[in-house]
Amino acid sequence: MQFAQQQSVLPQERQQGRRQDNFLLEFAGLQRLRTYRPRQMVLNQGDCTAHILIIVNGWAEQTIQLADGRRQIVAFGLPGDLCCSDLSSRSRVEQSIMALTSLTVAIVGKLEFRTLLTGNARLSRSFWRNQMLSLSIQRRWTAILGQMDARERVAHLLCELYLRQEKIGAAVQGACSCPLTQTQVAEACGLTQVHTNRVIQDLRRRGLIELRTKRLVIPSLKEMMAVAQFDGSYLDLGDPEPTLAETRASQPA
Amino acid sequence: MQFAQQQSVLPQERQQGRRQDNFLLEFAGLQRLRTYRPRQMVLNQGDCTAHILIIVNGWAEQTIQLADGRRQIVAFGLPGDLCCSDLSSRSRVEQSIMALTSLTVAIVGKLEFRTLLTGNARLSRSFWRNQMLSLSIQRRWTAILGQMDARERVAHLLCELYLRQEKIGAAVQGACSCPLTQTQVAEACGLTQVHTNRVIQDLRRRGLIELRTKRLVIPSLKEMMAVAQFDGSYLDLGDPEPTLAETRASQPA
DNA sequence: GGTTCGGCCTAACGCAGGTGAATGTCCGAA
DNA sequence: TTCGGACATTCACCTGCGTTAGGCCGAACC
Repeated sequence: MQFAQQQSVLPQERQQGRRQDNFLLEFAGLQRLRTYRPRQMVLNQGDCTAHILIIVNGWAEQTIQLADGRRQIVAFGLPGDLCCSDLSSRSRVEQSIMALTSLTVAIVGKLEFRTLLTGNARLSRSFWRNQMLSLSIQRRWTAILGQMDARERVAHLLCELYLRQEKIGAAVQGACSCPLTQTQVAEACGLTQVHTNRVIQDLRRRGLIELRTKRLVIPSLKEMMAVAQFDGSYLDLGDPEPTLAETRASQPA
Repeated sequence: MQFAQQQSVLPQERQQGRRQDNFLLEFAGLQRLRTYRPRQMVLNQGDCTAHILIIVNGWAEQTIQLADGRRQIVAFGLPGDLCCSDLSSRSRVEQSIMALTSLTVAIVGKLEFRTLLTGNARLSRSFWRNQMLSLSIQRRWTAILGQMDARERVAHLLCELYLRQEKIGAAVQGACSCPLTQTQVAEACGLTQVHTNRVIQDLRRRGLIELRTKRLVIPSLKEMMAVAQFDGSYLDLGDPEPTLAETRASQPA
């Protein structure tokens, strides 16, 4: 099995200003690119692939589907994020990946990427930092789904999406894009679409969010974070700028 | 903040036969070891540490605590597993780590470990494989907590713990150890202790499990896996034995 | 202009699982 | 031999959320 059929190979316009070092994104911009239309599948659960993906533009969702058909969104991919990042040469992907918006990804052969990593400390550092971040987010989501009620879950998701966008310079003044349908929010939060709707309306009534036409506004991030018991430290790992002495050794180079 | 106080530095007896290559465990056996008593804290959420931990013997739990006190177990550490594996030199740990049994861990400075990784392809491969496995398990748990009901969750947890032990040669003939209290099962599954008890009794009544005095028996793993909709592929990543050509390049070495 | 389809919203009803509390059992320490 | 603490068990009661089933709107397409 391979990637879903190709749409275009033209390098896309570059991302706008990023607030954090994300060398991965810079790197990706120079690779072979592929674009997908909204709702187009990128990879299916169970496929094998010899490539890793780096999202350059747009959003993707990663879902796990159970035998009986129930689906859970386990991760959202934003620009700079990795997909199927297991570097074993041909590994089975454990989740389906679908474009949520128009999506541009860089496709890099795993073998090739591994050799690049050995030669490029900065890339290597970016890559492993990214992996750690994924794990950290995933752990947090385990806690959220295990302990929080519906309102907290939805609020937490929206906070996270806002802050992740802020990090890549895609959020300003409490506003960011949010190309998710309520059904997708539900699938990410482990709720039904009906109940998600109730919760969103409740958040709106309390003046905590505005959410319409793919746009999310959070008037008071502080209040919102209180509702969600949001503690953003899980999004900011380790040393953003390693010391000079470390630049060589830093992540396994 | 540092590791909880030390108990003993004697190298412990080695693990018994392992079914899978786990070089990490071999490696760990040669490092500085530390042991903890059951219920002893190893690290607290929010601590900074310049060390990674490799579990040599015993079980640990990793929990995330919310601001209001609710706790969720986000991972169980078995022999060969890593804790606080973020290699950034001094990173904050996002979860508390506590010994569930008498526990022996290897403590390795991150800086030191990084240099070891660069020089040792086999260690490096083991390490990154382990990281990928953690992520894979965590993703799966996101799906479990988001989609499954109580019985499925508990059954899935028990299947996973059984198979993970089988992998390291700690399960035979459908029997393995399970040093968890019902409260801990509950904290891992996002349920209350009361309801977890109901579910366990139900599983017992159906003859799916025997569970008493820290011992778990699964008479028919097949039936159990059916109840849990268990698909073990998430526990077996990538190439167990990379080709010769790859041994050098394989994981970022 | 009608039809279809995706997305949002609403309402009535029922149940899985939470809550709170009491009781039982085992076991190690004094 | 008794005491206390950790765990398991059971009960009565309640509620957050799922389920089912609809209605409304706008966009895309004939």
